[in-house]
Amino acid sequence: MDLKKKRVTIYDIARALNLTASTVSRSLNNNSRINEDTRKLVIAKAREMNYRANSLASNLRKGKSQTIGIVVPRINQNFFSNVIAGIESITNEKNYNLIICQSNESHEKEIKCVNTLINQHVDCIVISVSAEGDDYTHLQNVIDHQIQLIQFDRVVEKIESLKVTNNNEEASREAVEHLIASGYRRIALLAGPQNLDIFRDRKAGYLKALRANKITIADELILDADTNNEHDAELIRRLFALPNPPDAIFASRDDFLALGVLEAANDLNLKVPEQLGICGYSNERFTRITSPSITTIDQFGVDMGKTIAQTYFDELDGKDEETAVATKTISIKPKLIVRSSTQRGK
Amino acid sequence: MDLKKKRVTIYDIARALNLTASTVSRSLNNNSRINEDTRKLVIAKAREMNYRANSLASNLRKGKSQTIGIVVPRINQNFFSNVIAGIESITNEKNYNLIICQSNESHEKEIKCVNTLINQHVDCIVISVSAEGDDYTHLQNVIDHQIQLIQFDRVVEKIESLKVTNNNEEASREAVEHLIASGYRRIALLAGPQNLDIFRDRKAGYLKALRANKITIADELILDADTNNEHDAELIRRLFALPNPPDAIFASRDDFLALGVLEAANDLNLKVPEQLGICGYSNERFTRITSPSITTIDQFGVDMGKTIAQTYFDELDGKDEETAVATKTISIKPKLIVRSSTQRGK
DNA sequence: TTGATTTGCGCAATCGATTGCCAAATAAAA
DNA sequence: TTTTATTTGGCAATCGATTGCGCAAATCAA
Repeated sequence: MDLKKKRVTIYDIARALNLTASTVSRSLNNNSRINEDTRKLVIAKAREMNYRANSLASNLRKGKSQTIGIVVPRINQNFFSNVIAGIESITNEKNYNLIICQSNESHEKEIKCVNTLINQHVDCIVISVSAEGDDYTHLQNVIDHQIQLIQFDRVVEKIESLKVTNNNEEASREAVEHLIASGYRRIALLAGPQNLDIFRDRKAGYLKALRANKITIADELILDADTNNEHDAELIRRLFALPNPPDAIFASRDDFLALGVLEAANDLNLKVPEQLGICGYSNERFTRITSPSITTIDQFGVDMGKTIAQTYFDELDGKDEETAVATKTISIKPKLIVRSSTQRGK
Repeated sequence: MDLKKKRVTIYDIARALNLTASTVSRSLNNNSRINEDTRKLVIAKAREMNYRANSLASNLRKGKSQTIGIVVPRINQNFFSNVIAGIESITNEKNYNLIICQSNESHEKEIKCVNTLINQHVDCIVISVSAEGDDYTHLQNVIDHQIQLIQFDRVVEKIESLKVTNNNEEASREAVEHLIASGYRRIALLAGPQNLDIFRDRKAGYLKALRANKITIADELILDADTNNEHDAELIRRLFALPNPPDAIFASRDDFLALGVLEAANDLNLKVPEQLGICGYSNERFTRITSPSITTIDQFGVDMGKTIAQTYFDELDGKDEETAVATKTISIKPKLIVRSSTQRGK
């Protein structure tokens, strides 16, 4: 009674047309060894029978899936969703599929995601690693399973792979130079977790700028935030509670942290930018419209995504030319966006 | 020379242990008819050989994939990413995978996404339809291919499926009632595209509230925005250019539109909320921190996601009990979040 | 000791599509 | 007319895992 209608397969089409599955398959794949009339017949029949290819079978046989897996900490962060959009714009026209996973900043979850993608036989894994953890055998596994690995933004240096990164140090240095040029002198740094390169680099840029301008580096003005923004408020409170509080805060982890600072400043009736300069990182959509608007750094997420996808396809095409391990690193220079939160007459 | 290392299969494990693939498969799947010692042996060997199951093969054979496909207009909208996070929190513990696609508000792209998911043999497709288009055969196709369809938020009435929706009309009515209670009388409505139920419902709620309070409905105060926010500015300009402009604007499409209104008001030196009340929709993260903060409506995205996933699993379990077409609709009541942008002493 | 169960594992078919090789049929060349 | 190419499409193996069936050994019951 409950006889499940089964999906139409190429065998059904073949039977209906008195052909073989081979011919049907070749027709649907535009194989040149098929008569144009036969092809048209097959295609028409396929449409008529509402045939859908079974990618599982096809990919199994072909040993690849025309699919790229993406693992990011959070898909709803502006930067990451921009990167995804960028990747998509390229893969779309190449008819590649995307499987998007989020690690929620959890190392465990990240490993699970990667394993799933390996099992799914994706052709390439694009990943920005989560903050926690320092065991990266899951990444090595990707390589060991002949899957192209592309790390971006947050990369693990010791894992050799294609890498697309931002020049965080340079961008950060530039931001701090700007703060100094605006007359701020006691510049605090709210840094991101230091087990990630990007946040170390941003700190390095900050230090470099201070040194270049012969400003004393005050340890109490440098605090590390974690990626979980639950503790942000506490850190901010600590800065303002200092006997000699900062006159500018560079929230180098991200704009949400900068927002927290802005709110805290409002609560304390501190005027921004007059009494406090604030600079964020990543140019979230809202930074343009807070009041005052927030100076931040744009990372060109969409462009980065495009670069990533393009790099993959380039590698794919030129695969045989260079047998050496592909371990190129492409660096992109982010751009400082100066807005009201740091613009005061010196 | 370039002999590709091939992935380890259950046959390789079987050979190494002098067993058959059946036994290996059964061991890895915790089949009861396997000796505990054998199982341990196999599992140890599998780990040693760094074996990874080939989901393609397994899913092909089993005819299902333990995978749920999600199609949303944009993954980086707060509401949608919350829903995804909600779904994920449930599917994660059930060891289901997620394939996330974004339609970019394009009907074409949406169809492509859905087709891909059908080909991938996902067990269930969760979708919030894009704004354009009124041909929904792709949704019917999902059903025809025995894939569980769950529509959420933006649903197509005439397609029978499980549906999880927000009570937009009620939420909208409540928001407008609040505006009226705050003393606003010339309340404009910036509505969303009217080919989508949710936006029609929101308009209905607006009208209902005005009628209930015997406020004349002024056609010139009701404008439809599209989902593409490029034209927002123009619409807003039109409202302010009216001979008798509004004293409140309900940006019922979303908070980004409300933000646009807030910016425009700033440009015109209109005081919010004194001279202009503003209410948005969807409780984007930034609404809490603009100045003034924006009154909006929270849609409980995470909860909705959980409900969606739970509904799927419930349906899966009780599948045989009810042979009738599953076409339940679950409605969730959004919540008005009153903030500064509408709080004036009457 | 004998018959009935249970346990443990192998055999072989199967899921749906792809593809190397082969064989007609037709066309072109000799 | 015979030989050689070319075109078109069928045959059957294959990708890797699952699973119904069957058989032998082990265990239990009597």
